[in-house]
Amino acid sequence: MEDYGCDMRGMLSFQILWLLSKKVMNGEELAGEIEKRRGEKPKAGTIYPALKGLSSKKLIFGSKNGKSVYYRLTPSGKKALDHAVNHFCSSFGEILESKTKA
Amino acid sequence: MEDYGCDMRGMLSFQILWLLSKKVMNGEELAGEIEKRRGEKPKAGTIYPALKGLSSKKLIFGSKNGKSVYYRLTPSGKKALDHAVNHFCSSFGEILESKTKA
DNA sequence: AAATAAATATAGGACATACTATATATTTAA
DNA sequence: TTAAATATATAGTATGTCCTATATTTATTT
Repeated sequence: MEDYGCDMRGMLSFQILWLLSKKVMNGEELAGEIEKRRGEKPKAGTIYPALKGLSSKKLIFGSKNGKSVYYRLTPSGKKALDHAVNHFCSSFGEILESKTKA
Repeated sequence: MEDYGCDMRGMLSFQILWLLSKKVMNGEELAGEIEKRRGEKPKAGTIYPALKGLSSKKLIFGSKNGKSVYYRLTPSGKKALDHAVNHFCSSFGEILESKTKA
């Protein structure tokens, strides 16, 4: 991981939920979408345990198709995402706004 | 901590740097500003180790005044924050945008 | 002066997010 | 059919962020 001085880890499961709310995807596609945004692609040992955790909480549901597992949000995953987006925006919204204005 | 389904921890040191870029503050004041945004106030065992870590990396500098330690960003702290803000916005900017539009 | 309050400090624990490395299943190419 | 590529899975390690609990320091109050 690149060094930003402060630790920029976190919010992986949140970002996965958000991405799956836009499109049904498998783990590889999700990793690619995260790479577009973060600049670095999460490794297999990062993304698959996260997907497993979200599955076991029933926030996402995976269907195997060939060698891939395609994930979609469950209804409770959609609810959790809404709640989390609200929290995220009240926590960090001003930082994103300050950048937009600059 | 409240449960959001997905884990919403993270970015504490980043948020501390951002808050200190706006105003010189002590640990208690920082915890109060974080509470305004996140809804929950980080406990002493959370905030002080984070401040210690940022100090040991020379990203912030603390001056003791009575019972308080007032922290400010160092020049390398300002640089680290700029870099981190860019990364944060490219990682999560669209999430805030989607909320603003809704 | 003694008790209380405010601010900081640190030990010890849990967990998500990172990594590397290894392994397995399935598909595609040689 | 064998080899390579793709996608997933899991073990093991490290670190930041969370907590509770305890302790210390300094200022204020009685």
